Amino acid sequence: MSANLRQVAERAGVSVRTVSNVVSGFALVAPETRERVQRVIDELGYRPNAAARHLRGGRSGLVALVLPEISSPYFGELAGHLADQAEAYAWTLLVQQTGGDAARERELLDGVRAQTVDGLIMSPWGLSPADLTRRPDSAPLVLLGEQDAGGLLDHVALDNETAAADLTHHLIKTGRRHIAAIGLQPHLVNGTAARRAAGYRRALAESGLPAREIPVDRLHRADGAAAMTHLLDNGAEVDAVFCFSDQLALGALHVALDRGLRVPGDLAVAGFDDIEDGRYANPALTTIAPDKPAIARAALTCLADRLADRNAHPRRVVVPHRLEVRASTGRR
Amino acid sequence: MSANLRQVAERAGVSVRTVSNVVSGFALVAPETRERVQRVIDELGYRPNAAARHLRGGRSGLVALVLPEISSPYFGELAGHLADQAEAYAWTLLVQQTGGDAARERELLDGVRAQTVDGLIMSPWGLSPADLTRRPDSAPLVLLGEQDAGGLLDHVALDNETAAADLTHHLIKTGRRHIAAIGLQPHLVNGTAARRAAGYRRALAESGLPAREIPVDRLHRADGAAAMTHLLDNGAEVDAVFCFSDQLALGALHVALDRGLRVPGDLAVAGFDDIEDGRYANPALTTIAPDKPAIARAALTCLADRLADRNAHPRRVVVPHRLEVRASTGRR
DNA sequence: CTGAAAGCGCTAACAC
DNA sequence: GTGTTAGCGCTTTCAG
Repeated sequence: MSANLRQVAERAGVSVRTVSNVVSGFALVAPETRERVQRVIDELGYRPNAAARHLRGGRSGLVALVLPEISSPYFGELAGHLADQAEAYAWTLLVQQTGGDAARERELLDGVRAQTVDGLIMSPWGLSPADLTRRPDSAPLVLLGEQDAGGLLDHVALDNETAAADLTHHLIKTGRRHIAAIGLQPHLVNGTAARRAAGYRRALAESGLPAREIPVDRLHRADGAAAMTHLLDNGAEVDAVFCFSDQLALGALHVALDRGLRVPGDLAVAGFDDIEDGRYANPALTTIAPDKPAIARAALTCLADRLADRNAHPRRVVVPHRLEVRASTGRR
Repeated sequence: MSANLRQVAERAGVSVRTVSNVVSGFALVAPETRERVQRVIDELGYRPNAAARHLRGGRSGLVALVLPEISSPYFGELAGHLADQAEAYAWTLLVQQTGGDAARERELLDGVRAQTVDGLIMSPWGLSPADLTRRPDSAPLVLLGEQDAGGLLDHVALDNETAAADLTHHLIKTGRRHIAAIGLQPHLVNGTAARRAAGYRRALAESGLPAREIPVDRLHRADGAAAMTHLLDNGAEVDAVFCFSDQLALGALHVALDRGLRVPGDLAVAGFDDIEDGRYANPALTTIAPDKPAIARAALTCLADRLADRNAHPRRVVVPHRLEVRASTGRR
C-alpha cells in the first residue's frame, strides 16, 4: 500500500495540515518547509487518495457518458472529443452502454454510479422526456440529441430538421426526383429521426415531390443494407436515398453497388453524421457534418455551469452543422 | 443531498449495522426487521455512497481503459466488448486517451487515477516494456497488444506474426507477386507492426518474392491514403498491398480506386483488425479478424485473477484470429 | 440477531 | 505558518 498523509507528515516532522497544504498548493507554506515536505513526498511516492478526497469533498472528478453503444463511429468520435476536452476540467470520462434500451437507461440514470460521478452526459433513446426528468436527486444530467425534456434539462442538439431539409434540397437540386428516406425509428421515443423526417418531408413538399420512407430497427450498416435491399426488391422507382446516419448510408451504398447500380450515376446516396468512414467510402459520402468538437464543448460547459449553479435556468444549445457534398451525390 | 445509513437506521429504529446488513445482503437479519428497513430505504431513496465504500473497502468498481484513441474503430469495438463484459464483474469502464504519446502514457499509468481504479487495461504505444514494469505500487495492469514487458505483466495478444504470414500467403496463392506492406511504425517501440512485418517478410521469403515496405506515421485512413499515393507516384510495380490495419487499408483503397485502378483486378488490398467498415467497403475488405470478444474476456479475466492473487505468475494469453477473405483480394 | 464504535485518508474550521 | 481535530459514510470487529 502506498503512503498516506500522516506518514508523510511524521517523516517530515510537520503536521498533516501542512502536508495537505503542500499537496493541494493552496494555503501558504514556508518555502523551506514546503521543500522538505516535497522531498518526503517524492521519497515515499505519496499520492493523494482519491476515494478519501471524494468522500470529503464530494467531487469524484468523474463524468459518465451514457450512450447506446460506444462502438458506433459517431459516438466513438464524440467520446474522443469529450475525453480530450474533459481534461481541461480535470474530469475523467466513464463509459456506460445502454444499447438504446429504456430499462437500462433508467438503471444507469438512477443507479449507484449516477451518484458517484459529478455529472452525466447522455444520449437517450428509450426514455421519454418525461421519464428523464423523473429521477432521484443525483448528479446533473446533460442531454445529447433531440430529447428536449420540456426545457427542464440542459440539452445539446443540432437543428436536425433544417439539416435534413438542406440535404434533401441538395438532392433535388442535383436532379433527383424520387428520393427515399431510410432511417425512421417509429418504435423509439427518441425524436431525432422524427425531426430529420420532418425536414425531409418539408423539402420534398416544397418541390411537390413524393416521399418514400423506410423504417429501420437500429442504425447499423446492416440495417441500411436491409432497407436498400427491400427498396430494390420491391422495384421501387428511386434515384436517391437519404439515410439518417452515415452507417445506414454505408450499408445502403454497399448493397446498391453490389446490385450493379452506379453511384451516383443511377442512384445518389447521402448520410448524416460525417463519420470518418464516409469520407473514405467509394464513392465518398455526402453528409451533414455536425460540429462534433462543439457538441463536446457545449456538453461539458453545460455540466460545469450546472455544477456552479444548480438552479440556473436549463439551457438548450444548438450546435452548427454543415452540408458536406461529396461524390456520392454527384449529377446523374 | 440523499439520505445516509444513519438516517435510515434512526428512522427504522435500528442500528446502522443492521441497515448495512440489509443493504449488502450478506449477514443474517430477521425477516421482519429486514422488511421494515427496506421500506425506509425505499421511502428515503437511500443509495449507498460509493466514495465511502471505496475508502472503506479499497475497491472502486472502476477499471481504466488506457488507449491511443477511442475514436479508432478497432478500439471502439473493443471498448464496447469490454464495457459489456465488465458488468459481469460489477466494473465500470473509464476511458483515457494517450494519443500514443509516451509521456502521456506514463502520466496515466502513475497518476492519481491509476490508484482510484481497481485495475488498468492498456494498449501501450509509446512506452517500452521496460518502462511499463517500472511504476509505483498501484492498481494491476493488463497489457493489450505486443508489449510483452519481459513476462512481468499480464498480457493479451494475437499471434501477429502468424496472422500476417497467413494473409501474405493468401495473397501469393491468389496470384500476386508484388506485394507491398503499408504500416510499419519505426518510430514506435510498440512491437505490433514489427511482428506483422516479420510475418509478411517470412511468407514472401518462403516464396522467393521481394518485400516492399512503406512506413506510416499513424494508423489512420489518411496515412494509408498517403502511403498508397506515394507508392503509385513512384511508379512502383505492385499488384497487392497488405496494410497493417483496416483503417490504413480503407485509405489505400480509396486512393487506388480514385486513381482508376480496379480492385481486385489491378490491385488486391488487404487489412488487419476486421472493423465493421471493412465488411461494408466496396469492394469488401479481406482482413485478419481477431476474436475481439475473446480479447475483452481475457483482459478482464486477467485483471480479476490478478486482484485475487497479486503474486500469481503473469499470464500471456494468445487470442485466436481468422483470415477473412472478401472481395478486395479476389483473383486478378 | 443487533448495537457501539473504530477507522479508512483527507480537508478545513479552529486554535495558537 | 503550523498544529489539532472533527467528521465525510461506510464496513466490520467486538460485545452482548
